[in-house]
Amino acid sequence: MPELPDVEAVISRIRERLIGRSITGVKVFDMRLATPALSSHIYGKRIRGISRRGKYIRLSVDGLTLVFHLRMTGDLVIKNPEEHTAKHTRLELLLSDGRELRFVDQRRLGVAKVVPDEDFSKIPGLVRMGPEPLSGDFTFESFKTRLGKRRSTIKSALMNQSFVAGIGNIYGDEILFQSGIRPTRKTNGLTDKEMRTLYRKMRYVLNTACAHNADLRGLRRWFVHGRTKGRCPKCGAGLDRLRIQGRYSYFCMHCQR
DNA sequence: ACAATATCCTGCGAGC
DNA sequence: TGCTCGCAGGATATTG
Repeated sequence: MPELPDVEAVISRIRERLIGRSITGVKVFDMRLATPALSSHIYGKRIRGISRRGKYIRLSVDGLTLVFHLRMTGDLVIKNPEEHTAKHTRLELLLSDGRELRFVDQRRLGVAKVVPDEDFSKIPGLVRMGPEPLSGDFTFESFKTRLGKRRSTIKSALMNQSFVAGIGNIYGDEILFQSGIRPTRKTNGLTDKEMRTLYRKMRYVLNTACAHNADLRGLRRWFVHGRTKGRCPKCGAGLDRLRIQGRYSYFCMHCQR
């Protein structure tokens, strides 16, 4: 599920049914999440807002912040009590309108914890979180400067949350494919033109995915990630695959330079 | 500074 | 059918 557009989609799917509701109960099914703060401190509090920073989700209740990170398999869903509870439900918040917010996470790598509002930006993954790629102050100039300071491969940089927030393995591949840049290229070896293309396509790919609520069924044919033995959507050549940072990168040797 | 590796988990499909 | 293996849209600590 969860890269920037997916996290956005989760938030917009549940936002309206959360804001203004109070938390009337907490059920912790995964004891690794059982902290006093989660079990009792948020009880009775009203939900004021839900937002995102990188792939982290911030649920604001009075004075406290519930932090979620979906990692590989996490999801947040709102259900009626009588609806079947998914096998991998780790946490359930009972809401004042009778519904339930459920944190489902098959692989249990996700995060759910409560911190005081002022500590949200201090949690380890957020201290060095890079700029939001879709925000207005993420300018080409700042992107270019940051690229020049690195020597890693461009794929590593895109997936590195302290370089830019919210991009993972899939969108990293799609951004590079649309940009015509190979994942193995060095950040500080890109031409000005390539950097501009990359900047533009990064925002284009993420914006497009967000506009479709990360439901990519209509766009899938333009994608390269995960197409083992697949063909390039542009030129038809066989796609290439190699490991970068322990993850598979998919790309077209012909269309990407 | 960066790359590679192991780790946290569970489930699925491929290949035998 | 049942087994093992590799792999999965992530982040982090450790080692080289």
